Amino acid sequence: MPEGHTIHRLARRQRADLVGERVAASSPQGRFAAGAARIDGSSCSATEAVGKHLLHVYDADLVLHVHLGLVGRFRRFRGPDRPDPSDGTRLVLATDDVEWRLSGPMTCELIDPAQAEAIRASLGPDPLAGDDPTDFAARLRSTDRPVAAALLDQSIVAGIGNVYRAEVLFLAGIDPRRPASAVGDDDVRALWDLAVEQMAAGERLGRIVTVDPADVGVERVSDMDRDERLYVYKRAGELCHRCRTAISLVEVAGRKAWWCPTCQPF
DNA sequence: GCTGCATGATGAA
DNA sequence: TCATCCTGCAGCA
Repeated sequence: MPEGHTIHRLARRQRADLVGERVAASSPQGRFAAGAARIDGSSCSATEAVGKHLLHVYDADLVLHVHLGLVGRFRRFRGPDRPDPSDGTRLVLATDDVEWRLSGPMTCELIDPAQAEAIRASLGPDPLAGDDPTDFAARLRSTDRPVAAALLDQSIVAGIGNVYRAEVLFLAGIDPRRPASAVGDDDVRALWDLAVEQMAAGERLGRIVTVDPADVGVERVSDMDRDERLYVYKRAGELCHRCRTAISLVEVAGRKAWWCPTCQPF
Protein backbone atom coordinates (compact mmCIF):
# COMPACT_ATOMS: atom_id res chain seq x y z
CA MET A 1 0.00 0.00 0.00
CA PRO A 2 2.83 2.35 -0.70
CA GLU A 3 2.03 5.96 -1.44
CA GLY A 4 3.68 8.76 0.50
CA HIS A 5 1.43 8.38 3.54
CA THR A 6 2.65 4.80 3.98
CA ILE A 7 6.28 5.88 3.90
CA HIS A 8 5.77 8.73 6.35
CA ARG A 9 3.94 6.37 8.68
CA LEU A 10 6.79 3.89 8.46
CA ALA A 11 9.35 6.61 9.17
CA ARG A 12 7.41 7.70 12.24
CA ARG A 13 6.89 4.21 13.66
CA GLN A 14 10.41 3.10 12.87
CA ARG A 15 11.75 6.26 14.52
CA ALA A 16 10.00 5.24 17.73
CA ASP A 17 11.21 1.66 17.46
CA LEU A 18 14.75 2.04 16.15
CA VAL A 19 16.27 5.46 16.77
CA GLY A 20 18.76 5.33 19.62
CA GLU A 21 18.75 1.54 19.50
CA ARG A 22 21.40 -0.90 18.52
CA VAL A 23 20.01 -2.76 15.51
CA ALA A 24 20.59 -6.34 14.45
CA ALA A 25 20.34 -6.49 10.66
CA SER A 26 20.15 -9.54 8.43
CA SER A 27 18.93 -10.59 5.00
CA PRO A 28 17.16 -13.97 5.15
CA GLN A 29 16.70 -13.84 1.39
CA GLY A 30 20.40 -13.12 0.92
CA ARG A 31 20.03 -10.42 -1.72
CA PHE A 32 21.01 -7.70 0.74
CA ALA A 33 23.42 -9.78 2.83
CA ALA A 34 26.41 -7.48 2.37
CA GLY A 35 24.42 -4.35 3.15
CA ALA A 36 22.78 -5.90 6.19
CA ALA A 37 26.20 -6.93 7.47
CA ARG A 38 27.38 -3.33 7.30
CA ILE A 39 24.38 -2.12 9.31
CA ASP A 40 24.38 -5.01 11.76
CA GLY A 41 25.19 -3.96 15.31
CA SER A 42 25.20 -0.25 14.60
CA SER A 43 22.89 2.33 16.05
CA CYS A 44 20.09 4.06 14.16
CA SER A 45 20.22 7.83 14.55
CA ALA A 46 17.40 9.00 12.28
CA THR A 47 14.56 7.91 10.00
CA GLU A 48 13.05 10.12 7.35
CA ALA A 49 10.43 9.93 4.61
CA VAL A 50 10.92 11.97 1.44
CA GLY A 51 7.99 11.40 -0.89
CA LYS A 52 7.97 7.64 -1.44
CA HIS A 53 11.60 7.23 -0.36
CA LEU A 54 12.48 5.99 3.12
CA LEU A 55 15.86 6.82 4.63
CA HIS A 56 17.50 5.54 7.82
CA VAL A 57 20.81 6.85 9.14
CA TYR A 58 23.16 4.43 10.91
CA ASP A 59 26.59 4.87 12.45
CA ALA A 60 29.30 6.42 10.35
CA ASP A 61 26.98 8.24 7.97
CA LEU A 62 25.63 5.04 6.52
CA VAL A 63 22.26 5.78 4.91
CA LEU A 64 19.80 2.98 4.19
CA HIS A 65 17.62 3.89 1.21
CA VAL A 66 14.40 1.95 0.67
CA HIS A 67 11.78 2.45 -2.02
CA LEU A 68 8.89 0.00 -1.79
CA GLY A 69 7.79 0.29 -5.40
CA LEU A 70 4.49 -1.34 -6.22
CA VAL A 71 4.77 -4.48 -4.14
CA GLY A 72 7.23 -3.74 -1.37
CA ARG A 73 6.13 -4.04 2.25
CA PHE A 74 7.62 -3.36 5.67
CA ARG A 75 5.97 -5.37 8.43
CA ARG A 76 6.37 -5.02 12.17
CA PHE A 77 6.59 -7.93 14.58
CA ARG A 78 6.93 -8.05 18.33
CA GLY A 79 6.26 -10.46 21.15
CA PRO A 80 7.12 -14.14 21.43
CA ASP A 81 4.97 -15.63 18.67
CA ARG A 82 6.54 -14.43 15.45
CA PRO A 83 6.08 -16.35 12.21
CA ASP A 84 9.25 -17.33 10.36
CA PRO A 85 10.31 -14.69 7.84
CA SER A 86 9.01 -15.41 4.35
CA ASP A 87 11.53 -16.52 1.71
CA GLY A 88 11.36 -13.10 0.14
CA THR A 89 12.46 -11.20 3.23
CA ARG A 90 15.15 -8.87 1.93
CA LEU A 91 16.01 -7.23 5.24
CA VAL A 92 15.28 -7.68 8.92
CA LEU A 93 15.97 -4.85 11.38
CA ALA A 94 15.60 -6.00 14.97
CA THR A 95 16.04 -4.60 18.45
CA ASP A 96 15.53 -6.47 21.71
CA ASP A 97 11.77 -6.17 21.51
CA VAL A 98 10.69 -5.34 17.99
CA GLU A 99 11.44 -6.42 14.46
CA TRP A 100 10.80 -4.89 11.03
CA ARG A 101 10.82 -7.13 7.96
CA LEU A 102 11.14 -5.78 4.44
CA SER A 103 9.96 -7.68 1.36
CA GLY A 104 9.69 -6.85 -2.33
CA PRO A 105 11.31 -3.41 -2.34
CA MET A 106 12.11 -1.80 -5.65
CA THR A 107 15.20 -0.33 -4.00
CA CYS A 108 17.11 -1.37 -0.88
CA GLU A 109 20.64 0.01 -0.81
CA LEU A 110 23.25 1.77 1.27
CA ILE A 111 24.16 5.26 0.17
CA ASP A 112 26.09 8.20 1.61
CA PRO A 113 24.65 11.53 2.78
CA ALA A 114 25.46 13.23 -0.52
CA GLN A 115 23.48 10.64 -2.42
CA ALA A 116 20.60 11.06 0.03
CA GLU A 117 20.70 14.78 -0.67
CA ALA A 118 20.58 14.07 -4.40
CA ILE A 119 17.38 12.08 -3.88
CA ARG A 120 15.81 14.96 -1.97
CA ALA A 121 16.88 17.39 -4.68
CA SER A 122 15.31 15.27 -7.41
CA LEU A 123 11.87 15.44 -5.83
CA GLY A 124 9.18 18.08 -5.82
CA PRO A 125 7.54 19.36 -2.64
CA ASP A 126 6.07 16.72 -0.33
CA PRO A 127 2.58 17.45 1.04
CA LEU A 128 3.44 15.53 4.21
CA ALA A 129 6.68 17.40 4.85
CA GLY A 130 5.20 20.86 5.34
CA ASP A 131 6.62 21.95 1.99
CA ASP A 132 5.79 25.05 0.04
CA PRO A 133 2.50 25.24 -1.92
CA THR A 134 3.96 27.99 -4.10
CA ASP A 135 6.69 25.64 -5.26
CA PHE A 136 4.02 23.06 -6.10
CA ALA A 137 2.05 25.63 -8.09
CA ALA A 138 5.08 26.66 -10.12
CA ARG A 139 6.08 23.09 -10.91
CA LEU A 140 2.55 21.95 -11.78
CA ARG A 141 1.92 24.90 -14.06
CA SER A 142 5.17 24.36 -15.94
CA THR A 143 3.79 21.49 -18.04
CA ASP A 144 1.08 21.10 -20.66
CA ARG A 145 0.66 17.43 -19.84
CA PRO A 146 -2.67 16.34 -18.33
CA VAL A 147 -2.92 17.28 -14.68
CA ALA A 148 -3.32 13.59 -13.79
CA ALA A 149 0.07 12.91 -15.41
CA ALA A 150 1.68 15.82 -13.57
CA LEU A 151 0.41 14.59 -10.19
CA LEU A 152 2.23 11.27 -10.63
CA ASP A 153 5.47 12.99 -11.61
CA GLN A 154 7.55 12.87 -8.42
CA SER A 155 9.62 15.85 -9.51
CA ILE A 156 6.45 17.95 -9.48
CA VAL A 157 4.99 16.67 -6.23
CA ALA A 158 6.48 13.88 -4.12
CA GLY A 159 4.42 11.13 -2.55
CA ILE A 160 1.20 11.13 -4.55
CA GLY A 161 0.38 7.77 -6.16
CA ASN A 162 -2.42 6.45 -8.29
CA VAL A 163 -5.04 6.36 -5.54
CA TYR A 164 -4.48 9.86 -4.23
CA ARG A 165 -4.24 11.35 -7.70
CA ALA A 166 -7.70 10.00 -8.54
CA GLU A 167 -9.23 10.96 -5.21
CA VAL A 168 -7.70 14.43 -4.95
CA LEU A 169 -8.78 15.29 -8.50
CA PHE A 170 -12.30 14.16 -7.60
CA LEU A 171 -12.37 16.25 -4.44
CA ALA A 172 -11.03 19.26 -6.31
CA GLY A 173 -13.57 18.76 -9.11
CA ILE A 174 -11.03 18.58 -11.94
CA ASP A 175 -11.11 16.34 -15.03
CA PRO A 176 -7.88 14.29 -15.00
CA ARG A 177 -7.21 15.16 -18.66
CA ARG A 178 -7.20 18.93 -18.16
CA PRO A 179 -3.77 20.37 -19.03
CA ALA A 180 -1.82 21.14 -15.86
CA SER A 181 -0.94 24.55 -17.26
CA ALA A 182 -4.65 25.34 -17.51
CA VAL A 183 -5.49 24.60 -13.88
CA GLY A 184 -6.49 27.87 -12.21
CA ASP A 185 -4.87 29.36 -9.11
CA ASP A 186 -7.68 28.36 -6.80
CA ASP A 187 -7.75 24.82 -8.14
CA VAL A 188 -3.99 24.43 -7.77
CA ARG A 189 -4.22 25.56 -4.18
CA ALA A 190 -7.17 23.24 -3.58
CA LEU A 191 -5.21 20.29 -5.00
CA TRP A 192 -2.33 20.98 -2.63
CA ASP A 193 -4.52 21.49 0.43
CA LEU A 194 -6.51 18.35 -0.35
CA ALA A 195 -3.33 16.34 -0.81
CA VAL A 196 -2.04 17.56 2.55
CA GLU A 197 -5.33 16.85 4.30
CA GLN A 198 -6.03 13.47 2.73
CA MET A 199 -2.50 12.10 2.94
CA ALA A 200 -2.21 13.22 6.57
CA ALA A 201 -5.45 11.36 7.30
CA GLY A 202 -4.06 8.30 5.51
CA GLU A 203 -0.85 8.53 7.53
CA ARG A 204 -2.79 8.59 10.81
CA LEU A 205 -5.24 5.87 9.81
CA GLY A 206 -2.78 3.55 8.09
CA ARG A 207 -5.00 3.33 5.04
CA ILE A 208 -6.53 5.53 2.41
CA VAL A 209 -10.02 6.76 3.19
CA THR A 210 -11.12 9.89 1.38
CA VAL A 211 -14.90 9.64 1.50
CA ASP A 212 -16.78 11.91 3.88
CA PRO A 213 -18.94 9.52 5.96
CA ALA A 214 -21.94 11.80 5.39
CA ASP A 215 -21.73 11.14 1.64
CA VAL A 216 -22.49 7.46 2.19
CA GLY A 217 -24.98 7.98 4.99
CA VAL A 218 -22.94 6.89 8.00
CA GLU A 219 -21.52 8.77 10.95
CA ARG A 220 -17.95 7.52 11.21
CA VAL A 221 -15.19 6.28 8.96
CA SER A 222 -15.26 3.04 10.93
CA ASP A 223 -18.87 2.47 9.84
CA MET A 224 -17.99 2.49 6.14
CA ASP A 225 -17.92 -0.64 4.03
CA ARG A 226 -14.71 -1.48 2.26
CA ASP A 227 -16.03 -0.33 -1.14
CA GLU A 228 -17.25 2.99 0.25
CA ARG A 229 -13.89 4.37 1.33
CA LEU A 230 -12.95 5.94 -2.00
CA TYR A 231 -14.90 8.18 -4.34
CA VAL A 232 -13.61 7.03 -7.71
CA TYR A 233 -10.51 4.82 -7.52
CA LYS A 234 -11.26 1.41 -9.10
CA ARG A 235 -14.98 2.21 -9.25
CA ALA A 236 -15.56 2.28 -13.04
CA GLY A 237 -19.27 1.87 -13.80
CA GLU A 238 -20.32 2.29 -10.18
CA LEU A 239 -22.29 5.35 -9.10
CA CYS A 240 -20.68 8.51 -7.77
CA HIS A 241 -21.23 8.77 -4.00
CA ARG A 242 -22.22 12.41 -4.46
CA CYS A 243 -24.18 12.70 -7.71
CA ARG A 244 -24.95 9.10 -8.73
CA THR A 245 -23.35 9.47 -12.17
CA ALA A 246 -21.48 6.38 -13.37
CA ILE A 247 -17.74 6.63 -12.72
CA SER A 248 -15.58 6.69 -15.87
CA LEU A 249 -12.14 5.27 -16.59
CA VAL A 250 -9.38 6.72 -18.76
CA GLU A 251 -5.68 5.95 -19.08
CA VAL A 252 -3.37 8.88 -18.24
CA ALA A 253 0.41 8.57 -18.17
CA GLY A 254 0.09 4.81 -18.57
CA ARG A 255 -1.95 4.37 -15.40
CA LYS A 256 -5.70 4.05 -14.97
CA ALA A 257 -7.48 7.19 -13.87
CA TRP A 258 -11.07 7.03 -12.65
CA TRP A 259 -13.26 10.10 -12.51
CA CYS A 260 -16.82 11.36 -12.25
CA PRO A 261 -17.86 13.13 -15.47
CA THR A 262 -20.35 15.28 -13.57
CA CYS A 263 -18.31 16.28 -10.52
CA GLN A 264 -15.10 16.78 -12.48
CA PRO A 265 -15.61 19.10 -15.47
CA PHE A 266 -12.87 19.62 -18.02
C1' DG B 1 -1.04 -25.75 -7.94
C1' DC B 2 -1.49 -22.04 -11.08
C1' DT B 3 -2.67 -17.21 -12.87
C1' DG B 4 -3.14 -12.54 -12.58
C1' DC B 5 -3.05 -8.70 -10.50
C1' DA B 6 -1.25 -4.38 -7.26
C1' DT B 7 -1.33 2.31 -4.10
C1' DG B 8 5.93 2.21 -8.75
C1' DA B 9 9.59 3.38 -11.64
C1' DT B 10 12.96 2.59 -15.29
C1' DG B 11 15.29 1.68 -19.58
C1' DA B 12 14.96 0.33 -24.30
C1' DA B 13 12.50 1.02 -28.67
C1' DT C 1 4.47 2.85 -25.44
C1' DC C 2 6.20 -1.57 -23.95
C1' DA C 3 8.67 -4.92 -21.16
C1' DT C 4 10.64 -5.69 -17.02
C1' DC C 5 11.71 -5.99 -12.07
C1' DC C 6 10.23 -6.59 -7.13
C1' DT C 7 6.74 -10.19 -3.82
C1' DG C 8 2.36 -11.77 -1.74
C1' DC C 9 -2.14 -12.95 -2.03
C1' DA C 10 -6.88 -13.67 -3.97
C1' DG C 11 -9.28 -16.27 -6.95
C1' DC C 12 -9.39 -20.01 -9.53
C1' DA C 13 -8.92 -25.26 -11.04
